[in-house]
Amino acid sequence: MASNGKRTRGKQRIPMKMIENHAARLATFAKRKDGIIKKASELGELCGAQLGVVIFSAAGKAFSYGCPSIESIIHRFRNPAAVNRLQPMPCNDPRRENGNGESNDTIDSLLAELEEVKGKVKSLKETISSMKERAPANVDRHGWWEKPDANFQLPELQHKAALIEALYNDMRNHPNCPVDVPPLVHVGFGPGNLQ
Amino acid sequence: MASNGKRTRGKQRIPMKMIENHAARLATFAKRKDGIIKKASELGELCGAQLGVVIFSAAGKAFSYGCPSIESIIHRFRNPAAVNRLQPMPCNDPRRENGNGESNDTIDSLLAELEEVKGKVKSLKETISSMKERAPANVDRHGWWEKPDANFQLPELQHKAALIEALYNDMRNHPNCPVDVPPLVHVGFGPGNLQ
DNA sequence: TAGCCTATGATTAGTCA
DNA sequence: ATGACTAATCATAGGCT
Repeated sequence: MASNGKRTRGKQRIPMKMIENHAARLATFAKRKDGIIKKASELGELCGAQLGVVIFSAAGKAFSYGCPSIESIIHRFRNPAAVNRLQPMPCNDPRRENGNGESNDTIDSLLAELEEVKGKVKSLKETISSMKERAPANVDRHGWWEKPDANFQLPELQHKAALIEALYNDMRNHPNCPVDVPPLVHVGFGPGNLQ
Repeated sequence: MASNGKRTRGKQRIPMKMIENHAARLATFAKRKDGIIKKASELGELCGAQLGVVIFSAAGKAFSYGCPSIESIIHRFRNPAAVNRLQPMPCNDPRRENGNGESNDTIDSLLAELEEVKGKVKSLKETISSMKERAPANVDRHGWWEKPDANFQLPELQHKAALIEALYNDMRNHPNCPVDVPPLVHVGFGPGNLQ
């Protein structure tokens, strides 16, 4: 179609009501669901906000995104007072008061966050491994799990790990470092191993 | 600025990291929060989906949107009743070609990357812990390790973990998922487990 | 602080491979 | 359904008020 020279009609405005066509509705749902989750992740990253999104498709399938986790968001939403004080670093303001003993929370919350991330990654790794073990043919041959951003997110995480390593080394070499800190290289990740 | 005739430079691309300027961060948060909630309402309307969004600003203020209600979404998310079940998926695919095994690389490299990140995080956590044990006073009181970007990098990693979790849940819910995959929430990070 | 404004980056409806 | 693509709508960064 497009009796003019254009190859497609581009994005068209659609009325804000239920999309009648079944296939079009599914396609739109998939696209917009991904779009919302992307926007949510960007809001968390840009503004240091904590947020969660839960989406049920019309067919009843659940999708969710949460930072730091969907469960923590739900919990905080239901227990505002209790969880509010737990937020360790809502913003990157370096001037957080210290000396009153409240700053002791910093390293503890750092440890807590590290533990949390470690747990998530470990869980994901183990689950994928077990899935592969239980259905290796399907998993390996079809790669059904490969979402468009699978190749994006993991290298990103790897990159962040490299940033963490740099931070660690900065800590090691800091003139005020109170203790002799061993190098990080022995932990399955030596120099030159990062590609 | 704008020595040309333009009155503004229009929307500019910004790096996906914490916005340093405080005022700009607040402005962006307000705009994007509204944008996400608008997108959410449109997804519900166009596709008949049920969804909820909960957002905490860095200052701790809560915003939420839910269709039909945020509480119903949370309840449904926590009670995977009828529809939210993974289909058995016999997965008898006629296309049983390809015995070269090179597609094995994809999931193997994914596992390798996850293992690598996990090792790094674990190492960092343990090292910090041991440092604290050996010199608790210095570490806790002075916070010497807090580089300017310490408050930036860890939330970043945490954020990436949230993206990974979303990916994981997408995998779980993928129609072609060959096995019944357990939810991720139980792995060391349930509600109330954050402290 | 909170809205407007405008140019431009980002999202996505429609289509086909 | 999954991915790629185009072109148009939509969202929003930066500036001003």
